[in-house]
Formats: sequence, C-alpha cells, structure tokens
Amino acid sequence: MSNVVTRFAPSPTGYLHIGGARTALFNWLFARNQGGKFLLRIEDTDRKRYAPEAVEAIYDGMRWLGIDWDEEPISQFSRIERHAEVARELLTKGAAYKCYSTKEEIDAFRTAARAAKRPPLFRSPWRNADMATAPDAPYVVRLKAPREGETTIDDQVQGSVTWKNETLDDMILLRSDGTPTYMLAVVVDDHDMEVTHVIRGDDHLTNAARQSIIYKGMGWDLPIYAHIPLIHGPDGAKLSKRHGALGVETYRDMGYLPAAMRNYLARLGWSHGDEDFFTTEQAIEWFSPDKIGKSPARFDFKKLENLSGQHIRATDNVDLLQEIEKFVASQHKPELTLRQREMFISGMDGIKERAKVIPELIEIAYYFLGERPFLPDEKAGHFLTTVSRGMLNRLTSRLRDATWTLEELEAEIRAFAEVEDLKLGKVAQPLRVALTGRTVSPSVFDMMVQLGKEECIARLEDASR
RNA sequence: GCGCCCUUCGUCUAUCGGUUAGGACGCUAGGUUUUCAUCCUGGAAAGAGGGGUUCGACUCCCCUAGGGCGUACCA
Repeated sequence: MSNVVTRFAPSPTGYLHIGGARTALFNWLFARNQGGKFLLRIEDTDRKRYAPEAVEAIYDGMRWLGIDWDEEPISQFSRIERHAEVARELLTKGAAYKCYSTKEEIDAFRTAARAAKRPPLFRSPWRNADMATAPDAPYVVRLKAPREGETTIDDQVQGSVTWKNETLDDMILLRSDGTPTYMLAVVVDDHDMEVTHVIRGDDHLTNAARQSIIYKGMGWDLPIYAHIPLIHGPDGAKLSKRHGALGVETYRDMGYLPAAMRNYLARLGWSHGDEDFFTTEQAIEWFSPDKIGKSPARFDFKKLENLSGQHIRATDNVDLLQEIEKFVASQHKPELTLRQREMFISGMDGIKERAKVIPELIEIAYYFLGERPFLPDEKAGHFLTTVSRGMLNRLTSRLRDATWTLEELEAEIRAFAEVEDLKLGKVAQPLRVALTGRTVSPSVFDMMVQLGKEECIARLEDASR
C-alpha cells in the first residue's frame, strides 16, 4: 500500500450533489489507482447549519455510486479541541493574534473601504497592538498573514498560481465563541489525517493560498493540491437546483446505472485519449490528476443517457437483474416474484438493448410483468381490426399444432404470411398487439418462445374476443 | 471594485509548434429489420477577437471581450 491519502470533505448542509459526487469520485479514483487510502470527513463545524439527515444522505449517495471509503468517517466537530490547541500554538508562535474588533467595527471598515474604492480586506487594529490594552471582552483569533511578498501554489491541475500577499487577509481561525472556522479546521484535519493529495473544487483555489500560510505557521508540509473546475448547468451558468445540481439520489430515481454515472462523471473534465465508454476498473487504472482539464464542463443528460444505455447492454444479465431489484427496492415497490426474476433472465437479451435507464427496462418487460388480458392501448387498438382479427384467428388455429421452438415458430408464421399473401410485418404487428397489447415490444418470435405455447394461445384468444 | 481561473464542432473532449484539427453524444441522410431499439455506412458542425514571437501557430506571450470562482465570526 502506498502512502497516498485522499479525502472527500463535504459539509452536511443538504444532499450529495453532482459536483460533490464528482469530486469524491476523482479522489477515490486516484486513491485506488495509487493503492492508497480514501477517507471521508464531515465538515460540520458550523452547528447552525448542521443537519444530521444530510450526513446520511451523503453516505447513501456515495454507497449508491459505489464509492467506498476507508476507515470511519471523521466528524470535524469532534475535533474542535484539537483545532483550538493549534490556534493557541499559532498564538504563542506569534503567527496569529487576538482581535477584539466587533462585528460593527468590521462592517464599518468594509463599507468605508468600498466607498473609498480600497480593497475591503479588513485590517485589524489589533494585529500589532499592545495586549496590555486588551479589553475583557470576547475576541477572535486571526492569522497574522504576511502583507508583503507573494504566495505561490503549485497545483496539479491549475499549474503554478501566484497571489500578492497584500490581497490575502488575516482570516479568522477561532470564532469569538471559541469554535474553529473551516480555514483552520481543514488544515489541521488534513495534516492530522496525513492527507497527501487534496483534490477539490476550484472554488477553493484562493483558500489554498490562505491555508498555506497556516501550514507555514505550524511548520507543516503542504499537501499536493489539485483544484478541479466546477460543473456548470446546461446553459453554462452556475449549477443550481433548477438544472442538474440535483442530489445523486435523483439520478438513482431516474434509473441510471451507477456504473454509467461513474463513467459519465469521470469523463466530465478528465480524459484518457479518446476513450468515452469505459468500466470503473479501467478508470481506476487510467486515472491521473494531470489529465484533468482546467475549463469547466456542462452537464449533458443526453450523453449520460447514451452511456447508461451502453452500460445496460454491456452488463451481464444476472448482474443487470440485481440492478433492477435494487432499483425496485429504492422505489419502495414490491419485490419481484421468483417467476418474474426467471422471466427477466430469459427475456433480458430482448429488453436490454431497448432501454437506456432501468425504468425503461421495466416498461419493456410489461409483456411478462403484466397479467392477462393484455388489452390493447390506444395506439395498439388500431391494429386489431375486423380483418386482422380474422387473420389472427386463422393463425391461432395453425399455432395450436405448432412445435414451440424459435425456428419452427418463425417458419410457421412466415409460411402463414405467404398463404395469406401478406408481408411478414402485416402479420407480426397485429400478433404483437394481441400478445402484449402494445405496438412496441421485443421480437414476437422471441417472446412467444419465452412465454410458452399455452400462454400465447390464451392471449390470442383474449384478443379475438 | 480587486484577486485568481477559464475560452477547440450545439455538448464532452483529443491535440502537448508542422494533422485534410481526431473521437464521442446529439442532429441528419441511408442500410439491416416483424414494431421499437440495437447495429452498420455517410453528412453537416470548432480553434472568441486583435496583436505579437517563429520559417511555421489551436498550441508560446500580450491586450480585448465573454464566462466562472473568491473576496464571511459559511464551508
């Protein structure tokens, strides 16, 4: 096992959305590629926004996606003592200071700065103040960030990025109630968890620079950063709940295969030459952070759908049945009967190439999932005219004596069409309607063999009435 | 406002100074076919704009435009 450690650190404010899922996937792919560890940490230091059920939603989403993590997930909140300890150490080292400025003073400062067209970065008067003058009042702990020189981050995706230190502020490490902020907590936790590679959204790029100052203050080594571009909605704007930023469980409910989801998400921003369709094993084998692109990608349902169809076709029938059963369970529908499971296996070849998502698989399986009589729906009804009923009656009589194999059936029906002086389609389509009540289905010959003679004759008799 | 990042077909992308700029999705014209789908064949479709550097730029540099992110006692 290598010493590579990656992590996914969501904040439990809602479901696991698609951007987070991709971040988790990239971290996971890299860890698995390297034979390292992939850890989970819940960023729950902000108790005002903490929602326990959101943590479960995140676990569920990860599990559905098939992204497994090593070791017990860590609650950041449980580590606040350690965070405070580091803050105190920074204080004694002179890398941080106590700031007694009130919220009102800070607001006033910023408003004035804006009015004067100066950067609204707060410059605390306590940065170099004599602590003897400190009031007996609540204070926050601020980082004493350098104001001269520059800070450079070498990023695996973004390359070398530099900021002038004057554009970075003295961020708050410990709130006035003594709880740690995200900035402090991530650094301390990533360090203590021995995280070697931080792969996260590029909305954190500036944070990397600010956080590096904390690392420096503590004399710790920086992890290797890879800031990946965010995913945009179909219209190019920021992903919102309106379009695409749905929780992963929404995609599960739509019936996409997890394997297809992993494939699609991996391909969004990452590439391995021209490969578009691949298995998760291949993605793990091929994954490399330096092949992640720098520009944001848009979410495209059409492509996801196509990939899902390809994965359905490529999935072994027994495994596919399992996916169907998992889906059925997730939708709180009654589980499949033994007979239905058998029919799925025997009919899978005919239905899997006609579906792109699991609900379509179930829809196409209607011809064996449903029960007699299979009354024709509106479109199908047009094929059951007086003339075609007569034709079907003559066919039914012949079929009573037929040998029920694919070859015999096909020969029999083709011969019948010839006798009736009809094209095969003119016989097959009414036959399909009589058998299923619908205009669309797998091959009639395949269905007849699968359904068996007795059932087929019964359905034909139903239709003749 | 300031800082940082981004910009190849409609979309996802390949290309790492020299290619008829390739693939995939979607679209489209056909073919196979008992419906639908699958499958097969063909087609339209791209380097944001302007300057440089170079024998030669999609590729390197600068500017402009457009977009994104950040600028919290949120994460």
